[in-house]
Amino acid sequence: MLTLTPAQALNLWHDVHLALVHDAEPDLSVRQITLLLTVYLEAPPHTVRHLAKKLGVSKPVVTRALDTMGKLDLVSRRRDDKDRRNVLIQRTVGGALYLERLADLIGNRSKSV
Amino acid sequence: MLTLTPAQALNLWHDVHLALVHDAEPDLSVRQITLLLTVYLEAPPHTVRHLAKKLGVSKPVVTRALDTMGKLDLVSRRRDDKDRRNVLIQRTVGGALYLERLADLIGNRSKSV
DNA sequence: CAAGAATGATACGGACCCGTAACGATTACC
DNA sequence: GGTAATCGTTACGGGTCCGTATCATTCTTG
Repeated sequence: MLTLTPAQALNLWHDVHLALVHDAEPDLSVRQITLLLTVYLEAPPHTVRHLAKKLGVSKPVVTRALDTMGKLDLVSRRRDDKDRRNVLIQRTVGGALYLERLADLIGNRSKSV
Repeated sequence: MLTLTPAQALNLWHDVHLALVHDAEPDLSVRQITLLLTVYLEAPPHTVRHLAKKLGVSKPVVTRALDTMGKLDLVSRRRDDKDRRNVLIQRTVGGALYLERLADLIGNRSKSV
């Protein structure tokens, strides 16, 4: 079990966010990064409706986030063949790499707090 | 020294961000939260130019972030009396409370990863 | 097979954010 | 004292995001 003091927590948050601002990639919004992590950490299948409910946001928010993150090759979409109303959100190589780098960033910064 | 495995890091990031999406307050951008933490964690004085340089962004970005976060009572501005071209960015009670809650959130979520 | 429900996408008006360029106010310099 | 440099702000055109309402497509149900 991890124990982070308030000062450690804020320092970690600051250092990682500063690194995110510094790097060249476009910043993701809080909703976008939450969506991305949900898709990669929780078991599929992921649909628009399911993700909207989990995050407590409207469906257009999810659709737009998928549009944006699709352009960045962080996630992809596919029609569900069993129920063609559904759209299945899938992981991509780009998304996996993005999160791998994020995890490294957090891990490295956490060592210095 | 803290050691966070990649999986722990991503789970922590996910859980905290999900809680931020769920709560009612407006989400801050990556640049805004970085600015806020810089003002609260680093020693004053903080000027627009100094903050812009530290974050690697343009001055209007800082001005706009201060406008937005000022309305939310997270930071305040004051003219520097010694050099009236400067604007000093100051902490507020609202900002301190916001970061206190954020630190709690991170600390609590980190216990479960 | 027809009517209704469910799903994701789109239209819309409004708000915010971006970077560049310009601006007014203040200070430093010669 | 007058010119140049510095500081923060504002103007601008363009882009993204928001929530609500609506839409086309697909499935379910009777």
